[in-house]
Amino acid sequence: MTEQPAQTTTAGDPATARGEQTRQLIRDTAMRLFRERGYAQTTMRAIAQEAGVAVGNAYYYFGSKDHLIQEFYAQSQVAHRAAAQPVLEREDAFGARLAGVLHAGIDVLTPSHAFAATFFKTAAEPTSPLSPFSAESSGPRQAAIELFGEVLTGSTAKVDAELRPQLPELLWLAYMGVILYWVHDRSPGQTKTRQLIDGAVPLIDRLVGLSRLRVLRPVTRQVLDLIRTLRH
Amino acid sequence: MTEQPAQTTTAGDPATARGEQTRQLIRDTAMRLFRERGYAQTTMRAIAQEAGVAVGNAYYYFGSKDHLIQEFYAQSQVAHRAAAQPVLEREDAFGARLAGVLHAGIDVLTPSHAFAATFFKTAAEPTSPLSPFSAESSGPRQAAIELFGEVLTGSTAKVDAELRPQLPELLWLAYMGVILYWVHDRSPGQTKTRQLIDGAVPLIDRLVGLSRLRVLRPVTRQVLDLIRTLRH
DNA sequence: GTCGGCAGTTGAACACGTTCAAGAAGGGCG
DNA sequence: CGCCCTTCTTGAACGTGTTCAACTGCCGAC
Repeated sequence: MTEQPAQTTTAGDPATARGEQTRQLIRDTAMRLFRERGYAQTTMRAIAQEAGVAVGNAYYYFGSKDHLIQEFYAQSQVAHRAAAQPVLEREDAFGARLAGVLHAGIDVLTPSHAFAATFFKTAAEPTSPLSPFSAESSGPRQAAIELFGEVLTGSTAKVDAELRPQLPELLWLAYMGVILYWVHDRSPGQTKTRQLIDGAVPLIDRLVGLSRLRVLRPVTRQVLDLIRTLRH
Repeated sequence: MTEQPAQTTTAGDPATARGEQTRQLIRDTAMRLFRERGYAQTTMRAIAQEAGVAVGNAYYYFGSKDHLIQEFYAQSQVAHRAAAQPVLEREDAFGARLAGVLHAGIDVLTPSHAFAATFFKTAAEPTSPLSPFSAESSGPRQAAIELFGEVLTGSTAKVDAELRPQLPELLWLAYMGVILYWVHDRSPGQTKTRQLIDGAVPLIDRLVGLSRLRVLRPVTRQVLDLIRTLRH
């Protein structure tokens, strides 16, 4: 028991031994309070008190309040993967797979919309380890990109050979765009985000299909070159 | 004495109440300190002290530290407009005008890259009045969209009639995307952002041109319908 | 059995953004 | 001049995230 194979954070948390239990207690308490009261309204003192530990103890396990958000990310990513599984098993058309996985992501996040939105404030800061582009989130990010890789590999779609290796990351980027929209989406139940997915997926689907056309080959290459240049 | 009745504009000062002077002093001090030390490292106490006023006085003029960012935002927008002027007078090709205006925007922001990046964290929060999509920033936003309207109206480009009214806002959205990239751009002098502009503008240019083609008309309409649906 | 080391734990203390009740500074009016 | 009202200014006080020196309890070494 208490085997922790994960390489969760590099920030000097060996966390092999006794305190693992405390760590989980604090994390779960924080998640609960975030959901109940929202992020800003949940104080570190409240988390500590509800968990029955001292404030400083929370900081022993989590470098900052923001790091607790990262925990939420990781959990969401795992839940997203699980929610996408049935879709990946059922569908084989590229469009249906992509739409299904995108919807699954929003499904997972929806219960947390009210407070998750404020997270993205921190996530948008480039210097923050919470940025989806940061080295610290490279674990969850790679897992997410891999998920979109499965969208592609399991599908019947024929994709331009040059585009194919780039596509999973591009789809993940599109997913980030969907989330950005979702965060700002004030429509009841975030129905507009659903419309965005349903509207954008056919376009992406068509675009991916067109990428193989001889006439569009130069454009495809031009776009891919640009993207390769811009990647960090 | 010799005060004009009031409210006439811009002769010497905005002529409103006595504290206008203090307001500007605080604002300018804050901008200077932001540039010198960065946003997080500049405390409200430091701003007040350097400006020679009490802390509470700063809060009389600016509702929060974040509101000082909005001041920066407004100043940048005005500077962007001014920097774009020569381009708008010189160029008449759509691509050249768009590239020029985008570069002008980055030109204006470049000296503040180090600290401007961190304030986008606040801007990304949907609930924040600083969000570029918020009602509170609708003034600067409208001005910015208007700027991209001028990019279009002054150009020789022929644009699909249905696309034309939407295009300024779409170009502004693209500009927001450029800024998002710029914020995360760690390349020296943010040269990659320049490459992004130079690479993306021809694509946008071509896309806008293609929008009039009969074959692509359905796609154009489909995209525009989606956008209209998604607008808040 | 005792002792040393170290993961784990504590809570007071610090710096920060923000608030607020109180006061000062003007200016119009009798 | 004296009065009043609005505008402006003050700084102590509050609640927050975060730090840190001190403490506790456990476990292996001798």
